[in-house]
Parts: sequence; structure tokens; C-alpha cells
Amino acid sequence: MYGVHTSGMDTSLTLLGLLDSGCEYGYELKHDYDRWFSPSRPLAFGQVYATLARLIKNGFIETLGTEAGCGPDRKRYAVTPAGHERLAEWMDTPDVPGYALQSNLFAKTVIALLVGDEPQVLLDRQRAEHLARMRELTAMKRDADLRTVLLADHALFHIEADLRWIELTSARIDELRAEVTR
Amino acid sequence: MYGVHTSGMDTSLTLLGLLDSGCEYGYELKHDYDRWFSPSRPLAFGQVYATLARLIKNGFIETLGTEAGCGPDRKRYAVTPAGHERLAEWMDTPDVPGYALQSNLFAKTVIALLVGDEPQVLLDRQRAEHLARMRELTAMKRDADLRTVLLADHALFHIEADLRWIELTSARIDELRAEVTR
DNA sequence: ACAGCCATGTAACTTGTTACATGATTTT
DNA sequence: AAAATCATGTAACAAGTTACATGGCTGT
Repeated sequence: MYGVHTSGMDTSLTLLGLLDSGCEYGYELKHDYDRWFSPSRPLAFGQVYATLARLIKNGFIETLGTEAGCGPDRKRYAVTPAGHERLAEWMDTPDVPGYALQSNLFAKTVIALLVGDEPQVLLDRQRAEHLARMRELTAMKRDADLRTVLLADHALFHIEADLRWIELTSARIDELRAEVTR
Repeated sequence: MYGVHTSGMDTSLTLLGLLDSGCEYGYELKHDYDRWFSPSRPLAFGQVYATLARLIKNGFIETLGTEAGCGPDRKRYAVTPAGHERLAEWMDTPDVPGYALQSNLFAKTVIALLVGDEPQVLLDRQRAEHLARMRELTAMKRDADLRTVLLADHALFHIEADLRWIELTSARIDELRAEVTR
């Protein structure tokens, strides 16, 4: 039961964007990606090279031959016109905000009601987990650069949103039970 | 460029939970799932049956033979002890709040700065998109049952979180530009 | 007869995750 | 000589999406 994704971040387009911004080869790409977008959970090399292969297959990038570096030879890549077009389309199109109507916690709550368990327990547990994570993120913000602060705030705002939702759901749990067991 | 997931909802465990709550066969499962968890974007039948096959392969459910229904025969399923264990584990384990440190909009903002575009444009566009979605969700809440109201509120709270983050990022965009172009 | 719902699946494809495999260069 | 870092990949697997294929039963 692996492969559960935690966000809608589009890795291949982000990598395409990094290539467009002057990044040249896979290894550099991986580290730049980690540095900018994922300081805590680094991207696997495997995914970078697999994604590069896909970008080539789709015609969004092309190879420019190899180049000697600090270690082994590097393969240089460049964004094609089709790649620029795809990237512009991505940048120009706002995301459909689709936190919408899908929430793991809501699913657990309803399942608990359906099987006759007390959902208050899991709501409380999730609240505690969220509060712990907030403390972690707040600590992380001390002595952090701006990009880390912004990422931490993004997480903090969404955790606060979840906490508000937990309060709301907690307060209306009897009503929900009535609706579920009907 | 398909298959981009928009949330961390764990479909297979939710389906397992529905089976445990008395749901008996695939077709019913699909409709129950849609009714409770996804009124707007229904689950594809293909995914339901594929997921059932995986649950069998993992030993979490087993077949109980077929049964005549309103139409063709139905295959009945039951949750195994291993399935109950897995389900209990899922219900007991709070989710790691991992909105964390991954945000598409942040990625677009940084890419814009890196390639020399003006990120304010895309932040404004996303804000407009969010406001439009808020109006939709608020309208949806009128005359809706409680489960729909709760799902809509979940989405609304997270959109508000995004809007707060957009304001924050907008305000500090010059600082971020300085950090990025260093 | 035909439409519409009931019911179950398969195939092809995209993306992400984990583990594995290889080898060069630089530093200690 | 060994360890760390640089550099590129493959294989197997998990999960979601779309399209396709099949066929039974019910109501008009």
C-alpha cells in the first residue's frame, strides 16, 4: 500500500521550469529542486532521470551532448519550443483549487460513524498531531531563509484550516451521525 | 501529462472501510463512495474493480460467491482479519500533515522569478480563481446536506489559507526575488 | 425492439516510489 | 587505499485515468 501522494505538485513541469532557468543537467536539477521546493523530503535521483526521459519523449526538452564536469561526464539538456509553450501554458493557467471535496479525515470520520466507532477519538488525535506539527514548523522558521519561511507558512495556514474544520466537525458530529445512520 | 493527483485521499482504504460497514459488492461500493465522499467527481468503475482486485491480492478482502440482484449476478466480498487489522491501523494513525513544503503555486512563483517573469501576475490570477471557487462553494452549501456542507467548508477553509499565503507572498515578493537571484 | 440501468471487468498509459547497479573524480 | 561526492541510469511496483468490452434485467 505505497504510492500515496501528498500533494498536487507537478514535478515534471517544475523540473522543466528549472531547466528553462539555466539548469543544465540531471544531478544539478535534483539539488536545485531540493533546495527550492523540498528541503525536507529530497527528490529521488531515479525520479529525476525518469522524468527527464519522459520530457524528451514528449518533445519538451532535447539533449545537447555531454560535457566534462567535476566528476563523470554530464548530459546537457535544453528546453525546446514545444517545451517553452507547455511551460508558458502551465504558468498562465491557475490551478483549480481542488482540496475540494476530498479529505482523508472526513473519510475516516464517516467510516467511523458507519461502523459504529466514535469519531471524536480520531478527530482529537489528528488535532494533537496538527498541533505538534505546528510547533515543529514554528521552530523551523527561526533562522530560516525566506523560501523556507514561506513554505512553512503555507503549511501552517493549511494546518490552521484543518484545525478549524476539525472544530466545526466535532461540534456537528451528532448531526452527522444522524445523517449517516439514516 | 495526466495522472496528477489533487489530494492524499486513500481510496483503497476508504473502500475497505465501506466494505466493512456493510457494503457488499462493487457496484454498490462505487455509488456509496460517490454519495459520501465525492459528490462532484464520481469514482470510475474501473478503479473500483481494479482496487478490489488489489485488496484481494493483498489479502484484505475475500469473495463470498455470487448472489442474484436486480440485474446480473453480484460478487459479494468480505473483509478478512488482515483487512480489519489494516483498517484499524489506518483509522488509528493520524495523517502526517504534509501540505508541508510542497506547493504548486510556490513552485510557479519561484520559477517566474528565476526566469525573470513577474510573479505578481500569476499570484493575482490564482487569487481570482480562488475567489471564484469560493463563490461556487458558498452557493453549493445552500440546500445541501451536512456531509456536503462539511466538504465544502473543508475546501473553503483551505482556499482561505491559500489566499492568506498569497497575500503574504505578494507582500514579500521583492525580498524573495533578492534571495532567488543571488 | 430499444433505452436505461445493473454489474463486472480489461488494457493502455501516466506518474510516483523504492531499490538496485554502475562508474568517475576528489578528498582524506 | 578508502570514503565522499559527482553523475546516470534500470527494474519492479503502486495507484490513478480513460477508454473499451461484455452482458443481464426492467420498463416502455
